[in-house]
Formats: sequence, C-alpha cells, structure tokens
Amino acid sequence: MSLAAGPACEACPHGVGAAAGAPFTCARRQLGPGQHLFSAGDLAREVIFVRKGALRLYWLLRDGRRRIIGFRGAGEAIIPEEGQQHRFSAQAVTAAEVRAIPLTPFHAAARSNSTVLVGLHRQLARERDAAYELIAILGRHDAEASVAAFLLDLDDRTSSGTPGEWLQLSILRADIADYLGLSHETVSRVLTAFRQRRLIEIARSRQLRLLDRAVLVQIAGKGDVDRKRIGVSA
Amino acid sequence: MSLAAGPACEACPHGVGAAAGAPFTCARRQLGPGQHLFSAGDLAREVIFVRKGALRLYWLLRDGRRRIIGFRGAGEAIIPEEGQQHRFSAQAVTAAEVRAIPLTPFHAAARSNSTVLVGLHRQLARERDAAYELIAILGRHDAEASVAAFLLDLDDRTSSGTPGEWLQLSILRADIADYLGLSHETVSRVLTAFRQRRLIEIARSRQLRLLDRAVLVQIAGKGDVDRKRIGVSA
DNA sequence: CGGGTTATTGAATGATATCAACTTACGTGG
DNA sequence: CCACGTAAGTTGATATCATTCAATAACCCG
Repeated sequence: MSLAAGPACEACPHGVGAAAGAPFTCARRQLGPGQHLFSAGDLAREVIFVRKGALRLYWLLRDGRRRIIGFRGAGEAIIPEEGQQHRFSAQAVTAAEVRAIPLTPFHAAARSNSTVLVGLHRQLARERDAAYELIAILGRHDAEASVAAFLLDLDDRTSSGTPGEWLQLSILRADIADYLGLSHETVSRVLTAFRQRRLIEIARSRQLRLLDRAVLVQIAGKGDVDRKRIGVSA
Repeated sequence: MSLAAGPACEACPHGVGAAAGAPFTCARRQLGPGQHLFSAGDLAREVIFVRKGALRLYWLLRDGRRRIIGFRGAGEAIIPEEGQQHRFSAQAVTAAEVRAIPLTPFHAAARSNSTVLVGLHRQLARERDAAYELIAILGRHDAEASVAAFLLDLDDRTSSGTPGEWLQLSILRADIADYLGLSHETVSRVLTAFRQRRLIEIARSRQLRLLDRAVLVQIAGKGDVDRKRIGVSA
C-alpha cells in the first residue's frame, strides 16, 4: 500500500520524523501465530505497518462467533482513531513482523508533510472502500459468489503477477468462513465444487491455484458491482 | 457529525476558508426526491455536507439489484477521495439540501487548520467503522436481528432524544431491504412481527415508533459485537 | 508414529428468497 | 371531494440454499 511504500516506514526513522522535525521511534515487533497485536477496547496508540506475515482484524459477537473484518498482509497498514479505543482486535495469522509508530508524532508529522497526509487519507478511504466491497459481497447471500470473490481478491493482493501461481493460503477455512459470514463446512463444500469443476487446484489443504480465472470472475460477478451500469443518473 | 457541527460548514464561508487564508465558495444545492447528487464513476470534486433531508449511497450490482451502503442525514458528510472517481452513487431519498465544498481548497484548509484535519480523519474513520458495523450485521444471517439493529441505529441518529418519539421513516421498505441484504417481503414480515409483539408501532406505513427498546436491543444483540468479551488476548 | 487440529462429506432442519395475489396508501385530475 | 391509477406494502405457499449436527478423513507437529 502507498503508505508503507512511502516515506512513512521504509525510510524510518529518517523519513517522516526527520521531515517533521520531530524524530520518533519506529518500534519493530515480532508476533507468533495467534498472538494478538492489540485487542478491541485497548487504547489506540500507534499506527501499524505490516512488514511480514499477515494479521486478521476481527470482532467477537455475543453468540461467540467471530466476525473477521479484514486481513492485512505485508505492505499494508492499520490506522486507528487517535485517542480512541480500538474497535476490533488484531491477531497474527502466521508469524508476523510489524512496525509501530506512535500516533501523536505520526499525526504531527502528517500535518507538516503533505505526502504523508495524503497517504493517510488515501489509506483511510481505501479501508472504507474495502469495507464497502465486503458489504457488497455479504449482501448477496450466495456462497459460491462470495468464495469466488474472496479467492480473486486474495490472488490480486498476494500474487506477484505470474498467472496460475500457487497461492499460499495461510488462512484457515474457518477464517474464510468468518470473513464471508459462512460456515466452514460451506466454504469447504464450495472449494470442493470448484476443484471438481477444474476452476481451482488444491494441494495439501492450504495451497491453492486458480485454474480458470474467467469462470471464477463470472461466478463472483453474480453479486459484484456492475462497473458499467454505475453511471445511471436520475 | 463532528465535521458538520464544527467550523467547516456552520461558519462557512467565514470558517475554514478564512482560517486557511484561502476563502472558497460553499455552494448550496437543492435536490428533489430521487435526484442524484453524483453517480458512481463521476469524478469526485467536492466534500458534501447534508443540511436537510437524507441521501442514500448505493451501488448497482450486475444482476440489477441495488446494494445500499449507507444513508446520510442532516448534519452528516460525504467525503470522497481526492482525484478519484466516486465509487458509489448518491441519491436524494426525500427533498434534500446540501452544501458542497470543492475538495482541493478543503484539503488545503485542512492542512493549515488542525481542527479541520482531525475532524476529517475522524469522519473517515467513522465511515469506515460504520461500514464495519454493517458488516457485523450482514454477516449474521438473521433477518430480525438485522432489522432491529437498523431501527435502533435509525432511532439513535434521527431522534432528538425524546424517548418513544415518532420516527419519520422517509425510507421505503425496499431501501431497508437493499441496505440489509434482505428481500422487501422479509422486511415487511419482520416489521409486522415486531408490531404484533408490541415492540414497535406503525402508522400509515411510513411512521414508526419504538415501544420496547430493551427487547429490540436484545433481538439485535444476537448478531451484535460482544462489548464485554472483546478484550480477550491470545 | 500418534494425538490434536483442521478439513471433508452426509443427512436433516430451518430460514429466507421467490412467485403470486391482494390490500393499502397516495397523488392527480375530473 | 371523490374516482381512479399507480406505487408501495402485506400476506401466503413453495422451493432453495446454507446451517447444523455428526462422523470420518487428512494433515501437521512433536
């Protein structure tokens, strides 16, 4: 994402801090699988940049279910509201490494460095828009469409561009289920159906490859936004 | 919302613009019911503050369905990404009045006025968090919980604090359905069930009053975030 | 190799969508 | 002010799809 690739973290501690005339520490932190970076209710103190591995952001529901809001992989950021409590929990899926910049100096830096400011806004707007995309998926109750959309998104975000590449699915079935609002059995059934239709290939449960992107796009498209009809005016 | 209540609009054109040393026009615009303020794909040029009435923000899906992302009532704002296309459409539900501030001078103002900056961040973070709340609702497939949560939210946002007040439900059943990812028949059935259980009162289809907030909260709670268990750490 | 976790598969239940008929609400013009 | 027509809302019957419960199988780590 733009922020992480920008001066905020790559050049830290000589980037933003220096530019702002207010150098600050950019703590590196290691997380083991399942370890929490923070929990909902904790006071938000830092902006997080994921360097390695992946985190899941989630809520627990009253009935004990887990609602996963999103995942953040290497190069992505987690931006909380200053002075507020975290509204969700962040937990490492795999072993992960993050950098944490205290919020106050970061905001101070953003004020004096418009590159950072614009990046910050863009990141927030993107998180919002990503949430809207997920809403679009969840609204249409169609398991196949949801899973197809998820796989395509995952492929877009993680693959290096080589088509037909193997996806390292560090995420469990239950993660996908909690993200898409489905049961893990349904996710399993859909993946099996896709495999039988030669749309994907699965190796040892956790590695998977998209074989027929076109058809997956079509399946996902059932609940997807119509990018052609969006210009309709009153 | 904080932004609209703050200097950004109330004091316009003598607020932000003046403070930034870069006065700008704050165009007033009137919208009739069903009229579009902008459509998805349009270039985003302005920050919008809703003064009167309500707007719905939505996408059209490929299959012709409409996915409503949210509503914005008086006092709320719509903040797009600078230089980007709008990702959703904004349409007046009722007759509405908005103020539009061009993005570029607004951002310039935000840079030099930290009150505006903080308000801007907060608004973006809130939109994101509101989207997350909706995700929590949509993920749990439970029509009664969804509708109850919607009614409570609507009541919180529109009522002046007087309990048992009549809600002016300018929103149609189909709007609620497209927002919650349900069919309008299901919405109707749930509302009828609530009425029969004396949880709400409906007058002439469009006006409604919450009679038993406690029970509604309980019903909504089925899919709601557990505010007590959120602190669980690994 | 073994024990715990994760994944798959099956059968039955249940909730919501869908299709369809009917009623109510509302604005318009006679 | 009433009659009419259209749009919105309600209600019922049916079908579909995802959940749930349950059992087996694959996987992974020590």
